[in-house]
Amino acid sequence: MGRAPCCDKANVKKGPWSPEEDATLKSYIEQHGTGGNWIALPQKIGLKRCGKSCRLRWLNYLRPNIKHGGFSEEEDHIICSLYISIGSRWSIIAAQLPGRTDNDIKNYWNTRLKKKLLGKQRKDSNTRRGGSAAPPPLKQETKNPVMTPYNCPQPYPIQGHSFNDQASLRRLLMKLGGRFSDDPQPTVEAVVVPSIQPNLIDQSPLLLNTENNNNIASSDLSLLPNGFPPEFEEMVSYNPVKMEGMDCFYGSTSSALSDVVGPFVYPPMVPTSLNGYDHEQQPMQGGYWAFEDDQQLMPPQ
DNA sequence: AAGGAAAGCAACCGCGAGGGC
DNA sequence: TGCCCTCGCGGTTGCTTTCCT
Repeated sequence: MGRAPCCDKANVKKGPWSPEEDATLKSYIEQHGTGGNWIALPQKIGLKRCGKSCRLRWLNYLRPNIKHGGFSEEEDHIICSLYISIGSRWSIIAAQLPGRTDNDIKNYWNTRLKKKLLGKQRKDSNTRRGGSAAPPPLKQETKNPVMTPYNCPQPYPIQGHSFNDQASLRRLLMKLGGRFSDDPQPTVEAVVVPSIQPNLIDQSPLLLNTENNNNIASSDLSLLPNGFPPEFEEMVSYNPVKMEGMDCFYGSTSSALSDVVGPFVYPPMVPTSLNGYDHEQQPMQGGYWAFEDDQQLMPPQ
């Protein structure tokens, strides 16, 4: 037996809202509020709509002070930073952007920002609808596109916080209800473990600015809490290095992500001593080790 | 100019969480 | 304690608009 439907599907209207419906819903809520019951609301005001649909329409469109489109660079940075740290938890991300809805941010990420970060943007989308100054059109993307790193200046101040360090980001996100894969919690979150692409190893030889050739200390690193977003995997090149005697991979990316997370190390195996991980010689299950201070490293030549 | 492809976005759907009884 | 109901979230769909050939 399936779940009972939230409304009588046969008697509700679907599809785009008419101006009349918008006006009815808006004026009622402005005068009376939602009454704490979205399911009963449409019947109360004579709308042939599902309560969930009314709620969505109000939250995403009719509510006062809603902004549509025109995302600023700063908003891009905030979305980018938060997505990398907590993933697709759009409501938490939206809570940091006044006037933005989770749906708007989700659409913006999926249709534009992700491509922008990946350097795959084919055209200036701001001019796509209603714009005027048309940029020179880009050629169709090739199989191996030349990446255009997105200019992502640091730090990313959000309501008085600087997200230039992982600790402050973590504190704010926990305050907002965020969780991390290394927090004690009853459920185990999905783990993002990359498949090392052998053809990428040995490309872009590295110059590590350390005394011991290609040797990295764990104290140089901090944990990236939520793993590395899989959609950026194709942008990452891995190079073999040693961390405390263990074989690891140094990762770097040519995308805008490099501005956000910097270079990082992916250890297939980690010792018990690192940051209290209880994974003695077990595969890494929590994320990646990012450099606290990427000045310690020279970029790939 | 026209038709197909791609992009953008509003809206829908199903599920999990949480509160009330 | 368990069931029911509503809310809120994130993924997905499908329509519209714009671009490209």
